[in-house]
Amino acid sequence: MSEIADRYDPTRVEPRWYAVWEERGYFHADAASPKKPYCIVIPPPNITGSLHLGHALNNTLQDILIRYKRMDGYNALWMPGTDHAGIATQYVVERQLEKEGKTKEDLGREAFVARVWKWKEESGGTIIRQLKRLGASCDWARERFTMDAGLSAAVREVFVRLWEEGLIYQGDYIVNWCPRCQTVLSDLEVEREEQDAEFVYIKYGPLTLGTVRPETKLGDTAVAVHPKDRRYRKYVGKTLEVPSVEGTITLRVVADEAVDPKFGTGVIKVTPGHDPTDFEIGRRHNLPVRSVIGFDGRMTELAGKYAGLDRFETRKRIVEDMKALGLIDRIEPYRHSVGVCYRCKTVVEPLVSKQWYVRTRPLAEPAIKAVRSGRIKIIPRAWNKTYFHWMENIRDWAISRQLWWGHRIPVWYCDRDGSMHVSRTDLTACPQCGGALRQDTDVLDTWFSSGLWPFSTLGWPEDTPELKVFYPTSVLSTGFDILFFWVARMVMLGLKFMGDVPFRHVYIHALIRDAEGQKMSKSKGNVVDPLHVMDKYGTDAFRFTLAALAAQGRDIRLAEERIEGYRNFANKIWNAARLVLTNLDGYDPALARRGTPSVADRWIRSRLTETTAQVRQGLDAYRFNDAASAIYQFLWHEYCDWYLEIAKRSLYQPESPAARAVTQRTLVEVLEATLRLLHPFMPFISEDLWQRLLPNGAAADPSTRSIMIAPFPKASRKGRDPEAERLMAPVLDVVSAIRTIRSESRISPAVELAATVRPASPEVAAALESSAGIIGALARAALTVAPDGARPAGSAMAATPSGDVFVRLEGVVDFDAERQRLRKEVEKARKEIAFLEARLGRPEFVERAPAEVVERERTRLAEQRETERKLAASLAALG
RNA sequence: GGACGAUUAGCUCAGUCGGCAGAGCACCGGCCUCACAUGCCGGGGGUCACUGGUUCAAGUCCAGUAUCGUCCACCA
Repeated sequence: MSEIADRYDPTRVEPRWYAVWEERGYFHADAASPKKPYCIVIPPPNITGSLHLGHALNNTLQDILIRYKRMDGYNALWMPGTDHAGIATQYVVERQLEKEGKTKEDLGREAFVARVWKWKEESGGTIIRQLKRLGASCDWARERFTMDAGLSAAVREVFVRLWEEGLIYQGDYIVNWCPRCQTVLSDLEVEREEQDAEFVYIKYGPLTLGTVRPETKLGDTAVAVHPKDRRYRKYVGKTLEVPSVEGTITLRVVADEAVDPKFGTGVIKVTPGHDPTDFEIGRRHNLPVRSVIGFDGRMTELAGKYAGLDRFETRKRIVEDMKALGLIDRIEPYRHSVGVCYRCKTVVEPLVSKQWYVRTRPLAEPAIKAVRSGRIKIIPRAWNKTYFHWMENIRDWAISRQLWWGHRIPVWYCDRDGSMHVSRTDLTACPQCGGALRQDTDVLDTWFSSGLWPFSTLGWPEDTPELKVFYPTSVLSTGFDILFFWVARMVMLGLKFMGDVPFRHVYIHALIRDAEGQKMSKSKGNVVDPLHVMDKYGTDAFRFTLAALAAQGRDIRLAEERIEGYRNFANKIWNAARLVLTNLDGYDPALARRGTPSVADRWIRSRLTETTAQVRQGLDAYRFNDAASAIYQFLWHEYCDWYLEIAKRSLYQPESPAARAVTQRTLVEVLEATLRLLHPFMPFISEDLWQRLLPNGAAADPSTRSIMIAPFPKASRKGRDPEAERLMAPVLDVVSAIRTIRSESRISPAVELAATVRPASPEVAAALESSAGIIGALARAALTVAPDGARPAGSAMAATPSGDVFVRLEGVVDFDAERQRLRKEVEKARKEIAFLEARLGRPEFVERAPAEVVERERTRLAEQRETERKLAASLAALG
């Protein structure tokens, strides 16, 4: 305590505490605890991930909630873990192999998967270490991984049960295929990218139609027009002999609603094998599927002379060939969006293949009801609509992925008798004929396992105490970008397998953008690295910034100045504590308890109570910014700016040892409670300072060994002291008024002024009399309270709610500045009077507005008239 | 093509029940006052995007317009 630096240095404080907390087991939640449960499951970060701002924001908010609830007496569990992130992880390891000049096929499936596990063991923990750096108070003893044994068992159980209920099926469908990743992608995994293209008008016999994908012409099995399109009605049902690049082909003409008669020529080519719309048209009209592009992105044997050629190369070649044959009508430039793989940005190829699906309709209905009935509350509510829209239009979920890394589909095929077996356990021989089995080579979509996260992490399908205690969890916090990917699926699967919602609240936080409002992305190079921010400004400042910016329903633009501001705030807290700590010499709590608290002591405690209420309200409503700014405002602008300045008097020039002790007690106790309020936001500095305060304050009770497990302050009614607030207001008014006059009249801060106050009431007079010393110190003015006194000659004047303040100017200044100031004040008062007179002059207002509003306006008008009169008199007196 | 959101001080943004327009930063003036110059004191700065409507009263509610942004969608 003796050597406490005059600047807060996070690097000397932050590394110390996390290990202490973790070692003492404060993060651990015991299922056997009698306390009320509160549980958050972390959105499991990808093992390939490293902490980005989105993580930092989301996990800071979760940590604030969990620390708040833990301190507030809940059995608070923050369940951590990571996601195996199928495609992303496989991609990373493939890239590694590539550098070694190898492919995954060189290794073979088993060795490749082993290699990924090895990578996971070595590098997969990065994000966890970074979360710890952020201060995340997760129950690490419970850390799970979506591919560990327990969760894999849960995945199998869910798959088998869905299969048994007919909710999983296998089907030939057109899917989004990534030729690079060699796997199917769900609709959600396909991103849209604007691209320039050529819109090629091709002659199809008597018809002409436009396409941006001429290469798929080879897979055409029909042309289609709109049923009501008179222009083409005569062709519908006919078969056309069409000259093409490979001789003449035969195409049916079908009529289908999917065709937009106003777009292009109103005719489309139908390629069921390579276009989702065409696939549907093909189903409706029984058209054959002709797959001319293979899974490798090259043309198949069916493409004839183009076989083996890359799909984009074929596009160019076929256009040239058709030009040569005179089959091209015209080519127009065209801009459209193409689907690309979210992972590698390769253009996705729609292909027909056999995939596994989950039938989602039966699952979606209860999930819709859960939100509609309020059993799940989405915050902010605006997201309900998005949720409903998606759920009501949900499509079956393609769950198979042609990857090696992931949960392998628990289906075995017997080649001998052709049977198929879905099993919870690995099968080695056919249960029917004993023949050899092959397991399905596909793995499950990563979201299949993370969709079970809220209950699989708690031990399901075992019947564990954790499940009983912590399910349903309390809140899920996440960005809206994975509302469908993840949240919707957790709701569906939680309701299905647990019979209850997975969480009661879904808090959807804003998206962080850079200072220019751009989405941050590696390719744009505008990524702010949270680790760098923490190094530069400290973790606490960073966390507080995120909380302060976390207003609902908005994007967040992160500007560095803001972080700097909260770094300064941390420094302010540090120095406030330093002032307190260095003035505790001889502090005698017993003596303090016998003394009488001053109005200022009572006032600051009352303000603390109000602040506590605001912080609690803010956190309970997920209004993190409100909670943060309440603490900021109180600590800086009430505790530091006013109370500490007042306290200095009795510290430095004590009237009595008892008065000094009372002040010391208030200083310590208010700071101590404020640190507890602050702790969820700034865990490190709050702990460090709290520990320094301890020897003088708290007892040796085990619950006081760390702020982390100390109780969160309560805003009790008896903590409020309206009388103290009323008595303090005149002091603040008068000090501010004198300071304003000093500054505006350009009087040096060094000059001791003589101030006279004509108080607005006897109560104010008494309050000022008893606080004259404080006012004298804070305003550097000798105060006279003169209830009926005349305005002292040659003085500046300021009107306040508590009374009129006069400062003698003679000998300290020329009067010009004061005249100018008074004129401005008079002007302001007159404008206000005019406005109020107009309002009160309207009968409708007086008749219709609530009585208290009218009364308030009348009072204001009277006050303003009085003020104006006094100011004018003061101005006149100045000559 | 639909849906949603935004538009408030120079900048970034709060503003919950319709009732005196706010914060931080920036700016201007004054202070190195024995916690902190990462500080202290004081100050200026607003047609709440626009048009209309409802209301005694609108930043707030309703309708429309403009601009920006996001999400969804099978326009080849």
